[in-house]
Amino acid sequence: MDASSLTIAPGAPEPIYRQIVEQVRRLIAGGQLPPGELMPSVREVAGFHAINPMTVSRAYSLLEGEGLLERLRGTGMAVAQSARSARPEAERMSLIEPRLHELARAARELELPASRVLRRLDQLLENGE
Amino acid sequence: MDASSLTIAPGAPEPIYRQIVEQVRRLIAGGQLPPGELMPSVREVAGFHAINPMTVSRAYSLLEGEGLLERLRGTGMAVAQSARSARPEAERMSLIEPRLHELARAARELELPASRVLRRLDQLLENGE
DNA sequence: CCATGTGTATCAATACAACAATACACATGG
DNA sequence: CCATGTGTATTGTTGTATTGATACACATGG
Repeated sequence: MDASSLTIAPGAPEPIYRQIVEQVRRLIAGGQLPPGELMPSVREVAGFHAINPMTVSRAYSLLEGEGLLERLRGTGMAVAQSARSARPEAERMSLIEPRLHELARAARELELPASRVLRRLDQLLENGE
Repeated sequence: MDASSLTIAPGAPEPIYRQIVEQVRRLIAGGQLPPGELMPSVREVAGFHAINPMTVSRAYSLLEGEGLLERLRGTGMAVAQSARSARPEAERMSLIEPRLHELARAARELELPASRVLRRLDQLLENGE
């Protein structure tokens, strides 16, 4: 994987290390990051996105704690061979459940018609924009 | 409005005062809180949800700053007469745009089929559960 | 063998949220 | 009139989280 493939928004309210953790978590569960895949080094990511190496390290450590990454001493971090990657659809769905609930609640409070919300989301999912 | 109508999750990562602000913002934009509607007192909300009155006051003050609430001295806070309430659909949609983008991105990284995501969201929007 | 590249332990700086305890100015309403 | 109920300013404390700077241990590979 490349450092430029990571999407990071330094200005977002969501802390940087968590942005990384959740993104990598999803890419592994989705199968886009297969076991054995080497991750970009902490300094590489940090340099590219102008953030602190320790922030990246923290993200990697958390992912290691989850068993998703493994440390190759002297080499870097890689997607763990034992990582539960390319998970079944139902399990991947569960990862966006909280977001779905929040969205539904917000839409309800705004009295937005379901059709309208669904149409817009469909648009974003298909076209990506 | 009643203090019990406010949904507050003290354990959530989202700070309490912002939970209140955004919720009220949406309820006004959606028209469920019409101009003139009296808000529950800070002590009432604080007592019901076991939080600090100053935390509620902070939320109310921010909403006053946005022109959504107005202070009725000696009485409490009410939805401002000048509040832009019951906004047109397009404007209400814009309030959930960020959430929609995040959701779409997460779904994409998880390689989830659009149909599945849309079906689940539809379920939550219609049944509320 | 040792320069170079890994990750990270450690400590510090900062910011933020929430709570706590008052005290205050003000309007209502019996 | 004045007890009662508004919101709020103030000050301080606590807990937590995030980020950052530095130094370190370690393995690789020419």
